[in-house]
Parts: sequence; C-alpha cells; structure tokens
Amino acid sequence: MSRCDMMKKARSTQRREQSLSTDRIIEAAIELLDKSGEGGLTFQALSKRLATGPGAIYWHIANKSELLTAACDAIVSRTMNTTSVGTTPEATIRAVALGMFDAIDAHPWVGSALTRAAGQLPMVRIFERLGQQVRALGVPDNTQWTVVAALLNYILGVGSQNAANAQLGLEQGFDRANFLAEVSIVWSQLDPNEYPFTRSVATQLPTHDDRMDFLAGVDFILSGIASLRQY
Amino acid sequence: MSRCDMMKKARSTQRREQSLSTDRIIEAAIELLDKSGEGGLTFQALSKRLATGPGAIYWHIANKSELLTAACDAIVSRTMNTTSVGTTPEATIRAVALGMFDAIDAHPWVGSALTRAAGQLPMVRIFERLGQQVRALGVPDNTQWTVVAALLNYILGVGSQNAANAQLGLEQGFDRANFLAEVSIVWSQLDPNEYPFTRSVATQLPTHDDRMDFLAGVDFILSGIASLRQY
DNA sequence: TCCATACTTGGAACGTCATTCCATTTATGT
DNA sequence: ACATAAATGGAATGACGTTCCAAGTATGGA
Repeated sequence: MSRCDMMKKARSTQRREQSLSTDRIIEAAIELLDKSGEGGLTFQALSKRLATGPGAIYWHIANKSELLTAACDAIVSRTMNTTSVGTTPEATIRAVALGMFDAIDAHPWVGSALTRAAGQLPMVRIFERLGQQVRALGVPDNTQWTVVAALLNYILGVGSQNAANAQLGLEQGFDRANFLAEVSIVWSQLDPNEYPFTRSVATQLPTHDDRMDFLAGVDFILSGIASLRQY
Repeated sequence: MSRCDMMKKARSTQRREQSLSTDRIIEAAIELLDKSGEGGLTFQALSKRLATGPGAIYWHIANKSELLTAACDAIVSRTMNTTSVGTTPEATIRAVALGMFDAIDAHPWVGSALTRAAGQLPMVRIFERLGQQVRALGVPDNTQWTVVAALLNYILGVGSQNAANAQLGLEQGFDRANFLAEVSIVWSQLDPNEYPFTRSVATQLPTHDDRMDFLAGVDFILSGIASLRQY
C-alpha cells in the first residue's frame, strides 16, 4: 500500500521528519526542471539528487504526471499570491496575466504542465483570480464564463507557446536570439506569392517584444469585453 | 547517408514507387494518431502497419518530431485550403479560426504538434492567412504583427487546451461528458471563501459549448482590433 | 549482359526512461 | 522487547526512440 493511495487518513505523526517528504521531492523537481527543462526531470536524476532510490519517491508521489502538476501548482500558487492587486479590475487582470507570463518565462516547463493539468488546481487558481475581476468589471452573469475562458485561453496559449520555444532552445543548445534570426531568414525567403504577409514581417521577428505583444493581446480582449458591458 | 540528410539533390527518379515513401509514412502516422492519440504513434506500431522495420522509416524521416510536424502540416494545409473565404476580412478570420478549431477537434494531436513546431511551416500557413486578412482590415503596418500574434496565440491556445483534454480522455478511457461532470463536482466542492467564482460557474462546465466560447473569444479580439482602426 | 555502385530495406541491438517489486530498515504502540 | 506498519532503495521489467548493419534491389556504364 503506497502512501498516496490513502490520502484520506492523514498520518497522525510523521515518521522520519528529516527524510523524504512530498515537499522535498517537489522542491527538488522544480530545481531540476528549472535547470534542464522538462527532459531534465527523470526519476533517476531526482533520486540521485535526493540520495535515495526511485522506489522511495513513488511512495510519496503516484507518478511523474502528478509530480509535474504539483511542481506547477507550487509555482502558480506563489505567482497568484505575489501578484499585486491593481487599482481597477482591468489593472488586476493585466497584473495576473503579466504575472503568469513572467512565471512561465522564468519556469518554461510550467507552460506545458498547465496545459496538461486541465481542470486541476493550478488552472483553477488562475481561473478564480480572473473570474473575480471579471465580475468586478460588471460583466453580466451569463457571459462571465465566456469572458474568463477567453482570457484564460489566451494567457495559457501564449504561455504554452513561449514555453515550447524556450524548451526548444534549452534542448538544442542555441539561444533564443539565434533561433529567431534563423527563422527570420527562412521566412524572408518564402515564396512572395504564397506568403506575402509573413515575408513582409519577417524582419520584425527577431526584434519584437514578446511581453509587449502579450500585453497588447490582453488589452484587445479587455477592450472587446468593455464593449459588452453596456448591454 | 540517410535520404533526409540530402534533401537538396532531389532524386531524379523514384526507385520503388510502390514501396515506402514519405507520403505513405505520413498517411499511416495520421491514421495511428487519429486512432490512439499521440501515444499511439510509435515506430513499432508504424513499422508494423507499413509492414517494414523501424530502420526503413528512418531512411525517409529524420525522427519522430519531424514526422509529427509533417503529419501536422498535412492537416493544417488541408484545413487552410478548404476554409472558404468569407465576404469580409472579419468573416474570413472567423472562418480560419473555426476551421482550425474543428481540425483540432477532429485530430486532437494537431494541437500539441502545432505548439511544438513553433516558427515552422504549419504555423506559418495560419499566420499568413490571418495576416492577409488583418491587412485587409486596414490595421496600420506597425501594429499588424501584434494583432496577428494575438489572434494566432488565442487560436493555438484554445487548440492546445482542447487537444490536451481530448488526449486525456483518450488515454484514460472515460469520455468527455464524464470528465466534465467529475470536474464540475470537484469545483462545486471548493472552499466558498477562496473560490467563490469557480464554485458559482461549476454547473456551467458540463453544458457549455466550447465552440461557441471559442468564437466569442475571437470576436472579443476582433472587436478590440476594431477600436484600433480609427487611429 | 553483367557488374559496380548507390539506394533501400528490415530486423536486431542499445540506451534511456517510467514504473513495479521486494527484501530490508526504521519507527511506533503494546 | 516485540510485532506491526511505514518507508526505503536498489534491482528488475518493459516500452520506447534511435542506431547499426547485413542483406536485398534497382540503375547506369562497360
């Protein structure tokens, strides 16, 4: 019987306090993920860092997916708690969005982990924060879901995208600047008849500011929402 | 020397026309992916279906990631070509967005494949289609990138999310309705002080229409863009 | 027609990883 | 002390992506 099969009956006393614990495992997992990306989190690396065997870890955590979700939740939870409350609902939504953007920028693996943990705690934390602000914004009840879903989808979408890019860089060793420069060259060599737009903006790719573009997208949605409030 | 190391010098004549070819491999890969999701695409299953060995496949395709991107591009390319042109730029953007939504709904693995193929052909196809319409919309040159990026990010974000959900269902065997019902129950049992919003919309989760919510999000962004055009 | 060459195949083998198993150690309550 | 349950850690398993290589097959020149 493994510990995690019996979440309900919380152990009355901890046996070996100093030794392995779910928290210590999660902490080590986050360190590994930050250092070497999603591929860096293996049970071998983890057990080596914790000076134990893979079996011991499985006593505390059901599987890798649960470990990833738990690590992700630790980051999201921190982010939601440190994000300052803005003066207006709009400002708070921007702050939450930017907070997540920066968190994923600092821990790219959070992007993909969030996507795979649909409906679970980490996502709910963001959903809730956004929802409260959307309410405060005066959006009618029957539209709140739609509005929050749009915001959340956008935030997670950009997050995944950035996470995937960072991941790619980490795995292949080249840095972001080089990668963008290479893609930019490929784009500028596309067929002018088939890809006029992509060609025309190819030069903007290496210099554009992801963070500003992200915020602009949030503002588009907020502005779309604003036009809803009068009804 | 493998075939795919020397893309440049296209073979003058095909040797064994009836036998293995990149196209046949991609076609088989799509079938496997559709049937059993991302986890269903293994080189063993693929070589069995093609009545060959893994080595033969590696002659035509560099690695699994390239295979996935190629399969993804086949779907995206079809989608972009079948999407009807609307009467206005807005209508066309909606059509492209919905086309991608439906494509990912039919082939959930495309969602995650797109995310991992950043800057590559499949994404560029969508980027271009959106870009041309955004231009037609009269968005000033220096804002086109931002606008297209917002649209693309939103579309891909929802796509990834839906893909992940479908994936989860496929892997774990339960269908979407059950999953949503279960999450809805969990949500409605959250702490009322910490999660008032999530609790209040929990009942909407199982009945809401993903496709409509998606389209509403596109309209928010389009409406946000509209307010830009006057400047 | 035959041969040298390059292309293509398919299966075996390798290394890595998540996960399971189990013998052993450690703490707790009696 | 001792019995029992909690926890450990290392070995074993099985699946997978990828590489290797011995064998087969078409093509173009002699």
